[in-house]
Amino acid sequence: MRLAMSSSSKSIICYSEEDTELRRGPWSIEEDDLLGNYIANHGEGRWNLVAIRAGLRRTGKSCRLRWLNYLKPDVKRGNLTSEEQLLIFELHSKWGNRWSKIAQQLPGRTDNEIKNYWRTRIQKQARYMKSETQRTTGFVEFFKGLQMTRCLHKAQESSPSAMSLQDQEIPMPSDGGSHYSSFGIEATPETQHLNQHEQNSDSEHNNGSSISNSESVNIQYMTKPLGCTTNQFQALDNYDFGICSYDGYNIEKSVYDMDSFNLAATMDAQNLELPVIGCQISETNPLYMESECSTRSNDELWQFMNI
DNA sequence: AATTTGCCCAACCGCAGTACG
DNA sequence: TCGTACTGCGGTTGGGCAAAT
Repeated sequence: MRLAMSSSSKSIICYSEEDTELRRGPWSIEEDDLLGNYIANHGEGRWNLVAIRAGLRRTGKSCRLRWLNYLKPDVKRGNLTSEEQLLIFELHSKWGNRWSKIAQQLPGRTDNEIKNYWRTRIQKQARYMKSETQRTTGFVEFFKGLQMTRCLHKAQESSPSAMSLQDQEIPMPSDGGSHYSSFGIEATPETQHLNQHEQNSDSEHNNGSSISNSESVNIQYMTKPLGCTTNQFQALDNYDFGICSYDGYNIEKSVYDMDSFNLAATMDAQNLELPVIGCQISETNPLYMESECSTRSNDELWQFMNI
C-alpha cells in the first residue's frame, strides 16, 4: 500500500499497487518525471495511451494539461510583461475569451495562465464597479476610453504617418486634461470629469481594500497603441491593468453581484449613445476622435444592457 | 499572535468538435 | 451513417500563501 499525499486534502488518495483508481489533484515530482521522460522518448499525442504507457494513474486529459501548462520546455514562467499584458488586452478586445487563440500570440504563455490573469482583473473590475461612487461613472468612462483606443488604432492603420502619436502633442489645459496630453487626446468634459473622479477615488479607496488609484481608469495608458517600444511601456509597470477588464459586464451576476449596476440608466445619464458605426477623425484636430467605434464590445454592452 | 481576506494558480469539469472503426 | 473515443477549449473550483485586520 502506498500513500499518495499532497498539501491538498482532496488529493489524499490511498491505493494499493493493484488499485486502478485514478489519481487526482496536484502532480508529484515522480509523476512529472514519468510523463516528461515518456514524452521525451515517444512524443506527444494519444494522451490516454501516454497515461497508460507512462505508468501514470492519470487521465489522458490530465496528462495533456500537465504537459502543456507546466512540463513543456518552452513554457515561460514569471509575471507577464507590460507588452504581454497590453497584447492580451488588445487581443481579448478582438477575440473575446478565445484563450487558446490569444495564447498562440504569446509564445511560452498558456491559455490557462492568460485566462487566470484576465480573470483576476475581471474580479478587480467587478469590485471597482460595485463601488457606489464608481457606479455612475467608472464603466462609462472606461468604455469611452476603450473606444478611443480602438479609434486610435484604426486611425493609425489608415494613416500611420499622420497619426504618429508619439511625436505629436496637442496643447492641453494645465490641469484636468494633463492625463491625456501625452497622447494628444483632447480633454473633453468627460475626461476632465474622469480626472476629477480619479482624484476623488484616491481619498475614497486608498485606505481600504478597494481598488487603489493605480487600478483606476487612466486613459493615458489605456490609449497606448500597439507597436510601441519597450521603454514606452515603462509606466505600465506601475499601472495595473485591472480596469482594463472591461468585460466586467459579462460577469455572472450571481457571482459578482452586479445587480445593482444600472448601466442603462448610467448610459442615459451620460448621453452615451450606442452603437455608433465607424470611427471618425476630427478635421480640425486629427488626434481627436469622434469617440464611438462599432466594436464587439458594443455588442456585448447591448447584451449587458438587456439583462 | 491569531484570524480573516484577497490574490494567484494548478487542476478539474463539461461540452463541442473531430477522427475513426 | 452512426456510435464511440479522443482531443481541445473555456469555465470553474479550491488550496496555498501573503497581506491586512
